[in-house]
Amino acid sequence: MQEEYDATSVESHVQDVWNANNAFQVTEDESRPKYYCLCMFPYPSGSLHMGHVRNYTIGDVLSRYKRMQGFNVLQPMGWDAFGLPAENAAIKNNTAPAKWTYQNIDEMREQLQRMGIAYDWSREFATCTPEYYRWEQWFFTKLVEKGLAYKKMATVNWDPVEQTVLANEQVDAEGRGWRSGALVERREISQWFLKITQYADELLAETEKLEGWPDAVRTMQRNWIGRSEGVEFDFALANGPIGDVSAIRVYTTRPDTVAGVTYMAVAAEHPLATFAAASNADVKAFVEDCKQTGTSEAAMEKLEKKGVPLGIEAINPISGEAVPVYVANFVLMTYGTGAVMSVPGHDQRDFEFAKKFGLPIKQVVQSTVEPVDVTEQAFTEKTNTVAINSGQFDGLDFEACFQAAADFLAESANGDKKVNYRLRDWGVSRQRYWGCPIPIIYDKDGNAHTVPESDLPVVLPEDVAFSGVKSPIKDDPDFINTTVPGTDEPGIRETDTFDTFFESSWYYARYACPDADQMLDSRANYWLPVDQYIGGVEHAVLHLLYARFFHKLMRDVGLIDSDEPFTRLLTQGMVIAETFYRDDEGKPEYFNARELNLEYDNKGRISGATLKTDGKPVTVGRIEKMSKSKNNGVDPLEMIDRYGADTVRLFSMSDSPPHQSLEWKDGGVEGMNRFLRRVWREVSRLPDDAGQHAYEPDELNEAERALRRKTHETIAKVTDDIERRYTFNTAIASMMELFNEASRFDERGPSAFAVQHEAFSVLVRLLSPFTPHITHQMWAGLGYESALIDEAWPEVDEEALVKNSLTMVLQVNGKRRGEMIVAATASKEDCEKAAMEDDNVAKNLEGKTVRKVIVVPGKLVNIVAN
RNA sequence: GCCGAAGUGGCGGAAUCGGUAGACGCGCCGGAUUCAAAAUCCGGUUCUGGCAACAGAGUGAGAGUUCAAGUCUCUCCUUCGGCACCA
Repeated sequence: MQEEYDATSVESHVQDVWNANNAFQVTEDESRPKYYCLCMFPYPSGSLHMGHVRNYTIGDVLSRYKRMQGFNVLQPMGWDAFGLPAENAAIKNNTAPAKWTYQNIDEMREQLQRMGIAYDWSREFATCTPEYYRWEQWFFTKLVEKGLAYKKMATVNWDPVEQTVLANEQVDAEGRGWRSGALVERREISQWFLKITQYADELLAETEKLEGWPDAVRTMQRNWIGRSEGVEFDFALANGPIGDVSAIRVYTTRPDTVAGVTYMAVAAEHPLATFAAASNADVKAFVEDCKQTGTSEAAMEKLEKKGVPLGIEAINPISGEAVPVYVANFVLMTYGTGAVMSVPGHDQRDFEFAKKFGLPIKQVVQSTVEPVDVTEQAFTEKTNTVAINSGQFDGLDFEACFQAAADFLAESANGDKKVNYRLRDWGVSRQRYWGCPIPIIYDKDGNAHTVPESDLPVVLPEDVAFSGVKSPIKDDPDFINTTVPGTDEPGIRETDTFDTFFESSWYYARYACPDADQMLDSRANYWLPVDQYIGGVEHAVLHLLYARFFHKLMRDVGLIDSDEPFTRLLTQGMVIAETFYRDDEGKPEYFNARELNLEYDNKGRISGATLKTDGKPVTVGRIEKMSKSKNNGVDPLEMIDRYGADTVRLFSMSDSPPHQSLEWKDGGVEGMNRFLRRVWREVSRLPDDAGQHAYEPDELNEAERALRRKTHETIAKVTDDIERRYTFNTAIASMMELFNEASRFDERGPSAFAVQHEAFSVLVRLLSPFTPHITHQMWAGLGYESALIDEAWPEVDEEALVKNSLTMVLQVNGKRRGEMIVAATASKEDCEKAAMEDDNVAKNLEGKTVRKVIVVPGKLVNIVAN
């Protein structure tokens, strides 16, 4: 072993060894427990960023650790290759999205391979290839057959200038299109949906069983599904039917407050609004105005709540009163019934709307414990309440009133008790080119026919000119024109493509059998479910919920046996860094730290920065997520060139626990590099025959015993940190402690060498999942001939952990007054007695009477006195 | 707006089940080595007072529970993630 550590040569050598042995290719093996570790696959943007590095290092640490534990480990990698960025790049660079995507994949694969992750590359695939997407087309036709996929109208963002549908991301905060700057309109078009709501109850119930998931994610999923129990019923119109509308149907979770309804609100697209708009200019203008907003929930909720009376009245079925009907911008036609009842006394949003428009507020629920004034704010409690001003329901509590009102509405207003979900069916149609074609053909009457299995895949033409924003297949006659399946009649292909969440909802299963001549084969049941899934928190709801849904669909089609796709989940935080900018004409220009000279104050904080090219100052901004737009990214490849992959991997794991954000610090990277160099040097300096000695545990001296204890404490700590806690940062810290102790150890003699050799041998194995290249070399340097990746994870010798004495803290009235060393076998009484004899304790007890003594064994003694 | 997190020294963070606040690393200060510097090594480093022993304060703000609170409860502030067509 050379004395100086050269990362570049070590890493390329070790990677060659792994590749020559296909070290990470796996097959099904019933004799060993399997472990499937998966990181969320990347969108092939063309360059690896630090978020990827962090994500994939976490997966690799867990995979390599499990391999050393004797598991048959699968860790695959592939490409989430359909999506909007390829279209944007196509417009910008005048390249076909396919070409751009495949080039990016090749570049990113190369970058990724330099990190030395233990992937089984033989399973790699890209979702934009027909070999992959044909199976989701096939699956979709099955779902159509089973009635789980259907068409209905849905709202999209329409750019009136570009004449195209925009993604929410392409609409700015003011509701303007990203390219045209025109005010975006809501438009309804017919789209395909998957009936995820049919699985809502199962998804919700099984959320409770996902014990390996973070509670925060489970809570978010639960809230997203948002199960509620309520009543759907009619408000009759006061002056008889209007057109074919004779009643306004609403859903409420508070039927106990119906008597308090003082007005109604309907969506701009509701038939009553349309009717009123025909004769009322104010309504007409308002309805038009309502369409000029984006479709995102956040945009809707932030809107100033506005409404206009329709001049129509409805009859409150409980109070019999006539109440006015408004058209309001916060009610959406596509959600629920497109109309809501309003109870300003007991709902805060209704309250604010009523105050603004001078509508009456009626209290129908009274608190039994506190005074309530519904003219001040809505009273929304449901416990310790009674109904008032509600006729026959007066005096009932929430539960009783809910039931009685529900029964009454069932009798008198077509009422129906109904379980409702906040979750809506999954709209899977996208009016975009770079996605999987939806395998549907329409006949001349517009009826949808699924493409038969024998005609699949419907291949997306890749050699297209993509210059504008419109999908080129939308007017490509070769693509569109076909025949209706089973006939000679001309037919027209669906030109919408699937939401890219479609691909990412089942890729984890395809890795089990990437070459199967069907969607999945029996190998899927060997590998699934994924034992450990790792990815960004930003996917906590949508991607993870869709994948869970898809898993159940695949189960119900008979493709797999399990109920849930991911047994354990780790959601990792972002990688963040300092930003620097100049704000000249309102639009800030961002600079990368590489372009700047940074100034520090005497405490090491950045106090200023100047641009290298002109020497003039730039503003130091806040610390934000690494992104192109903020120009604060750090290029992993540059870092690997400078320090080696092991250092970059180690730093990405060392500075904060994985679920928190990681701040990129050049100094921290250097610290990790320094650590690896020190370990390398110490290992290279060990005597050649250090591993030849042995020791008898009972014959070690105090220093040897202490180092051996530290070694085994560290095994226990690192194992727990990786396996149970996922706190890789503290695992690394404890390995550094072991190193500090082992390298400072200066005993000599056969047993001392043996203990020190054991410490380094353990350290190298514990470190190997984090920094697999350098440890591979050091393992050989320690005199071992085996390959480190085939070694077992070290085991704790419980005997080595035994301590003869313990340090205990002494407190008087909860304040620390000293510490003492006691025998490990000391009883509570012994500890109490010894504590009283401590000088500083005695001083602090002067003139006081001891009231109580609390002894926490092995920790502290607290004496309460006054 | 709704849902979910986070807030601790100069900085990133540690404190795992209510029991020593600040592990480990960075930075900074001092020293060794060097013609000098880089690199490396050794020591110190929450703040205030003190030569020290030690004392006081201290985990976003404010209350509360407890012998004991960074940790539990309530109220509030700030920042971040998601909100269904970014992935």
